[in-house]
Amino acid sequence: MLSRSVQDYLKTIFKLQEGGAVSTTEISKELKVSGASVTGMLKRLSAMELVDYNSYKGVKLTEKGKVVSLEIIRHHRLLELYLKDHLEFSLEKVHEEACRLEHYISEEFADKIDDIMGHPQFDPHGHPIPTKSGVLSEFEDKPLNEVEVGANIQIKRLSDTDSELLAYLEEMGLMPGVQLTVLEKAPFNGPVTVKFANEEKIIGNEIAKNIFVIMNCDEIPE
Amino acid sequence: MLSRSVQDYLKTIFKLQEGGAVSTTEISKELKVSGASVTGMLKRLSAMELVDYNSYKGVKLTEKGKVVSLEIIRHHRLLELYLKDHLEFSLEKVHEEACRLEHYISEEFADKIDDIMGHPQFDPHGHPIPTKSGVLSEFEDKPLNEVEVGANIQIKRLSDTDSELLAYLEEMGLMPGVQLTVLEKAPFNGPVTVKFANEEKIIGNEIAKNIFVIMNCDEIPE
DNA sequence: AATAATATTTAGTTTTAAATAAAATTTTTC
DNA sequence: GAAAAATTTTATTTAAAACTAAATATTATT
Repeated sequence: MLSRSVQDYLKTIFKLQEGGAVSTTEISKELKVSGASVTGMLKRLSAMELVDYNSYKGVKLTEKGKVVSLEIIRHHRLLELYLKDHLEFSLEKVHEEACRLEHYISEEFADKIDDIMGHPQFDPHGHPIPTKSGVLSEFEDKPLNEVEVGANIQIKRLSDTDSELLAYLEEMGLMPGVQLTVLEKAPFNGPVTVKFANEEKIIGNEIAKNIFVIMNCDEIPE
Repeated sequence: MLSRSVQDYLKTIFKLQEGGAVSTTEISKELKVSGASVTGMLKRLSAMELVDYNSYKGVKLTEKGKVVSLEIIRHHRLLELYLKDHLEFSLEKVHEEACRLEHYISEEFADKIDDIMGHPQFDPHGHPIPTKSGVLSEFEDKPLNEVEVGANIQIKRLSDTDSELLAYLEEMGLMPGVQLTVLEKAPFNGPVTVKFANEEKIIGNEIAKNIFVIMNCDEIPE
């Protein structure tokens, strides 16, 4: 079985690799380890044929590496939804628990909860859940602070790194699926004013950066 | 957090310590590691105040050690029942999955599944589940091969080490809760003949050793 | 009680995984 | 093309967990 560290490196590379090859420094910053440690791990991952690694040129996941990464991400997102909807975990606690358990549940465990939930497409933060065969549906979203005034939007997902922020957003009612209209945007990275549930709310720019939205539509896109 | 190895040593000591202090060799045989490795670990456990260890005299769990052990056993047994009854795992697969996950689920996770199941007292093999406060109900049972002829008995639990055997027993319908009458016992460790569901079945002595029974009673004892 | 057999501990290594700092090298930038 | 930044190499470090072989303690046997 792959170690937890190896799995975490793969997850990180997957997350960062949208813009082509991923550099040592990017990984180093994300995982908060030294560059030398990253180089060491990249060599190991390369020997396991999980990444294509060229010195000084960065890494990319191989097909095998992608499969493994998607499996971990699938575990994580299925767990988050299951913890929230079936075990009544609060939204701010699901991330930590899922981050730990994602490495240890069997494929069978993942499949069982997937069946029970009826093959859901999105986790509680609005992230798409890869299918068992490794298909990850994509959708276009952007942070709330980049949306133009007047737009009718829907919250698609929340950045899930800060659990305090999540708790705050939950309390405000700013959850995935909620419909908003952008009324005003103060200049120089000022706060964003939105209307929702017939109330006006003012959202600080730093917070708005963590709320990812899509243009309004009736159905959640695939 | 305690490592998986540490947790496994504690579980093993708990299991073996009914007859007083546990010897190095007993642990060594159970975990299939060298005696020297056991001594090394016992020193570490002792430094952590999880066991009382006296060279050459064996170990006992401290109160702290018992609390931790019972927590792990609680996780294991709650998981087994949950996997079986809520995630539809087959009986022979729950042990392996629970053995892995027991080390990684949070207390909150354990409490949630405990709540959902209504604070069950026994796992699918008939083993008692410790309460959150660490109370482990005891019951007297003995292996089927030691029961006298004519006894009306109930299967209390099955030894859970051999998953092939478990699958076989499940197929035979020999499950915890089933009522049996012992009709015959062949001498010299021969097979045991039992009546159950109005059929006679002959059970080999080696198999009978793994079926633990209690004298008949309407309710499962506490 | 002496000796043999067994159990246990000690001492010294080994393995593996993961990390590090400092020095060397390559790439990028100005 | 030199300086700055990024990356790799080299050589260590840490930690957990295991091992073998030798030494010692305990228990059993005669």
